[in-house]
Amino acid sequence: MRESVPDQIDLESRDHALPAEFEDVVVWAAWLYYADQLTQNEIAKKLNVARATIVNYLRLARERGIVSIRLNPEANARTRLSRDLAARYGLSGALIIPSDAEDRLVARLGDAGARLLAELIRPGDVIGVAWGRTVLAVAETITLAEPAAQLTVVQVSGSSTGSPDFSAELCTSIMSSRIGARCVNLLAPAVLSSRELKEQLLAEPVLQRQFEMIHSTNQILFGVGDVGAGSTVRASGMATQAEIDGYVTLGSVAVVIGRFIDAAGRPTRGELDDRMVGISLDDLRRVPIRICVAGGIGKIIAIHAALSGGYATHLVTDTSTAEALLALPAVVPKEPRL
Amino acid sequence: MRESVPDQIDLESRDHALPAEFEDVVVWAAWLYYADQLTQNEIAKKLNVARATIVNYLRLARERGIVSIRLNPEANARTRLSRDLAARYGLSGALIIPSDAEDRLVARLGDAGARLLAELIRPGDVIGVAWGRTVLAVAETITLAEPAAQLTVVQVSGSSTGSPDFSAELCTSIMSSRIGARCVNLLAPAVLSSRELKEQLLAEPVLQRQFEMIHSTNQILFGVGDVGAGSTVRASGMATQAEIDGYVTLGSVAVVIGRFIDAAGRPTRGELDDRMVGISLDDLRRVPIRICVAGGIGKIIAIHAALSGGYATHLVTDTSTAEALLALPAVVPKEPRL
DNA sequence: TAGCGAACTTGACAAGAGTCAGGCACTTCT
DNA sequence: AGAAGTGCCTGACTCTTGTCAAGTTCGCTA
Repeated sequence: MRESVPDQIDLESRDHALPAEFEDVVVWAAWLYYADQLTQNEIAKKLNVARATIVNYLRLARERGIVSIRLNPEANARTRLSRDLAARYGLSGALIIPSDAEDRLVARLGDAGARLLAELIRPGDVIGVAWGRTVLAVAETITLAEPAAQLTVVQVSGSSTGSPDFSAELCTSIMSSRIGARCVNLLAPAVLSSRELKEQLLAEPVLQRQFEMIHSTNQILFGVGDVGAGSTVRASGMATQAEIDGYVTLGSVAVVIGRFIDAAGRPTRGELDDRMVGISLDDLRRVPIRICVAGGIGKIIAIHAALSGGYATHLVTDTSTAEALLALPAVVPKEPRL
Repeated sequence: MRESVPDQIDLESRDHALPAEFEDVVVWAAWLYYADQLTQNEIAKKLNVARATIVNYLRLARERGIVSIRLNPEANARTRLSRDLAARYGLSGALIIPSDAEDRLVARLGDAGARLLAELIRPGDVIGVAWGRTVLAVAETITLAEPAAQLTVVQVSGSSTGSPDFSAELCTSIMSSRIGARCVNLLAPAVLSSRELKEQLLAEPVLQRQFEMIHSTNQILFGVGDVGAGSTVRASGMATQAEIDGYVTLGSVAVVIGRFIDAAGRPTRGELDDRMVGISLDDLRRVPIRICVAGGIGKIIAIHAALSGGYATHLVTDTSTAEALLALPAVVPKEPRL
């Protein structure tokens, strides 16, 4: 199961190996267009097809990663907003996309997050993936410039039953298939009915191994949820509305990987905590690279809380949100409410 | 110092002055165009400038590396020609660009070679650079997606006096400045007037250190010269026409980094050999990655010789040349002519 | 082997992008 | 202070590119 021939560029025909001859014209077209800067007309003449065909070839070339357009996150980090935000919250980097209508925001943040993650991935990485609409958007968009070897994607919190369209398993499986990674799913519900049951379950060898994997992640991708009406955590079916209300009463303003935090980013200890299965907030902070993707006016307080708690090393957001975050007053250190 | 009187209340003041602010708009424009796929018109409206300005921003963004368009060499390696050529000559990879008029060939090969080299460079690399028109074209085009750290560019053969437009020093200095590398030039002529002088010179501590550096290169970039009238080696002033004729009489068909080889790639031992300063063919073959950039009908025999001698691990050429190389009969192992 | 569907290609049209000369604002030189 | 210069922006023009419905080819099934 190992390659015997040394030294050969080995790109393996996975799935459906196209006739090499066909792949050729796409590569040629891409090369002539993007490297040699010929017009589509000139290429069409050269390859003896209609120009419209060249348009198709070029689209194919882009889809298949024969050409990839890379936006340098370092250049983005040089912008005023990004630098200010990174300084304010002690981030290693902030990727800030231009604001636009809120309806496309999740997809656009997903694209940006995917670009950032793709830059940061190295062969052998273990990538923790949380869940949520934004995390799913990242998974759906990500493409690696060159397939990195030996990647693993790990689900870092239990699954909830009620949200098939942005469930944890969906996020991990889409992500892993797109980047060619091994996928490790956490075979447990996000919240169990009793503390005893949770502890029994975590004692299972399968779960033990999965948690070992979770603790070895070197990158983690997550979103931030607010706790208002219609929020993701309420839609997810992870907990009942009443249980969530309980946390809100205790001061929770945000949810990070299923855990509730207050305005200063401190964990809110509530009734569910001992029954939750998933990475703890302390373990989260031990992951070297922690990419948080979130934006939108409704989430400003929540994102502020997550950043203040130091849960992220990298933030992906949009300009309006970034400006709002900078406009917020600094966190006043105060005692947790009793 | 700033604008005197704001004669109007400007919401979203677009004072276009500060460098940081200016860089911002270029980044925003690039992001909106390449990631969000807005049209230039939409971006122009959003940023409140004329569309023509967006065109300028986008060009700037490309020039500054805020966006970079990457052509995956692996996809190219999947093409039939490339695989056949790699198999035939035992190469690790062959990058084959579409053929076109010969006059632009050198520049286009340079571009392709630069893309390949950029993919292969890793932080800390020591890159040997030969000389010639093609090598210069590579140097002039190369851009690193992200500046790699601690690079060194080394001149691997002595300088010749007569060719200012593609001299060894020019190649190394352009290359090193473009990739942000330290530049080590070989402070010696390519050919000395006597063997004794050469040996004395090589004994100099300065030269000793430079040769140590040459022996530690892990990548080397070179072209292939033919020996006909008007060839690079004849134009370079490295040796007299008579001296070169001498080598041709001995069976030389090609020049690789200043060394003459026969049709099977074996070194042609001639009168100049003991007076040349530069990497030896045996040392060349010890470099792990050896990128040969060459193409054109006049060079087919020469390239065939270089490849047969095993001097390259990677070849960058064009389709016509590649086809011609494949059409050539296999090297018949024969004794060197006496 | 005729019929059917999927995948690919094509031509014509609409929309988008690149070019360039001229204008404006700010800087530098004398 | 005025002249000359520089850099950036703009509008109008032309060429280039994307779209789409209609055609074509090929392979598969009945």
